[in-house]
Parts: sequence; C-alpha cells; structure tokens
Amino acid sequence: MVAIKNTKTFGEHLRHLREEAGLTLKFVSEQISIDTSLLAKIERNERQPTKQIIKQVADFFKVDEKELQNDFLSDQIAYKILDEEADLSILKVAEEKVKYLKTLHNGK
Amino acid sequence: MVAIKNTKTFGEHLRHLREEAGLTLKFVSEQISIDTSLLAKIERNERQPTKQIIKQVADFFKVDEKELQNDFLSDQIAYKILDEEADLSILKVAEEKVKYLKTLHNGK
DNA sequence: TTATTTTTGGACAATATTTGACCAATATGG
DNA sequence: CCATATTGGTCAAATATTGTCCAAAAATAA
Repeated sequence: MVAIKNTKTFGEHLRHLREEAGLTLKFVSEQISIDTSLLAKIERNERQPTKQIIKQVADFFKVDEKELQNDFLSDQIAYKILDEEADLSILKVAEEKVKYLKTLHNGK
Repeated sequence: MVAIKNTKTFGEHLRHLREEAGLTLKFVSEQISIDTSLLAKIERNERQPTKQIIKQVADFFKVDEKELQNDFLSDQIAYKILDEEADLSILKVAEEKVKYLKTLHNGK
C-alpha cells in the first residue's frame, strides 16, 4: 500500500497533478475527452468524477487508478459527514459495521 | 452522547425495536403512515429511509432522532465501503479530510 | 491598455437513480 | 385449512446528477 501523503481533497489532488505538469484545463480535458468546464468543476469538487473519468485521469497522469478511486471515496465520506454535521465518532461505528457485514456475507 | 451498544445495521436496529415492542409491520407502518412493504424493505436494508421517515420512526418508538440518523449514516458509509471493496484504512483518510475541510471553512 | 488565454459560473436538457405504491407470492401460526 | 404477516417484483413519479454550452471573470502576455 502506498502511504497517504496529505489530506488534500480529490479535486485539489487533481489540480496539483495538473499544475505540477504545467498543463491547462483545456489541454488536459481535451486529452481525456471531457468538457473543460467539467474538469474544472471536478477540480473544485463541484462535480463528482465518474469511475470512467477517474480511470482516464489516472492513465493520463500515470498514477495508480485504485489510489485515485480511494482518494475520491474518502472525499465522499468526508463530505457526507460535513453535510450531515455528524460526529467523527460515527466513522468508528461504520468500521464496526463493515466488519459485521463482512461476517454476515461470509458466514452466509 | 449515548454509547454505541452494538453493530447492528440500521434496519436490524429498527426491526429489533419493533419486535421488542411486539408489533407487526402493518401496525407500525400504519401508525407512521408509510407503506407496509416499504417499512419491511427498510428493515431489510433494501430501501433507504428518508429523514422524514427516520423522524417518524424515532418519534414512534420514542428513541433519539439524532441517534437514529447517525445509525443510518454509519450504515451508508459501511455499505459504500463494501460496495467499492475499499480498505478500512480509507476511514482514517476520510477523518483527516473532515478535519482539513473544517479548517478551510473556518479559516475562510 | 488591449488582446489572448485560462478559469469559473450559471442554465439547462439528457440521463440516471431512488422512492413509494401496488399487488402477488410466500411464509407463519392457529 | 384460514387468517395474518412478511417478502418480492414491477413500475410510474419524483429527485438528483451529469455533461454541454456559452458567457463572465480572472489571469497572462503583448
């Protein structure tokens, strides 16, 4: 597993990759065949990337697809918690539930 | 804060409340004005309760609404992780992101 | 400044997802 | 068997999300 370097959001991560490479939204969006304004929104976390887009981005920037997917997933969870103004402690509960549900599926 | 007693899913929790009270789906669903089969599905985690339904259920069973909401929220997160077959470690990342996003909002 | 390029923002149709309702099928238990 | 409880499938309606288009704003260059 690759270590988690920072706590940037998915969009910030994407923007970082792009700026690091010194590329414009227009250029990158054309390379991966999506609308420029859509990519801009994804970088600002105003639109969610589809799995397809995550794959294209990963391929383009030569980063691990699974890692990007996880980055996006943790974003979704974080935003949901903020949205619902929930306590961070529910993450622990969620963790227990995952374990519980896994035993259900196995144990059948 | 009330301690988390178990790792049952939201639906199991609901079913437990109902059976403990010795009531039928039909009766409870009528009391809170939703379709019997909808309530059954919610208890089996086949349908997601709306906030409205969570409130009605909480009122009916005289349990804390916020607690039920949290229970449902942690369910959603757990199912999402199972769905995506993601590692539990992303929960830690999500936690860091929540903290990070909170500083962003405050710090403005 | 002006021109050019880049990024942002809003509106909107198209698409996808979710909900709740209805009803039939299946279980449960007298 | 009969009566009641629960489950399961289908579907239209409601809701949410996506991607596109284009204009506005911001940044950069000339």
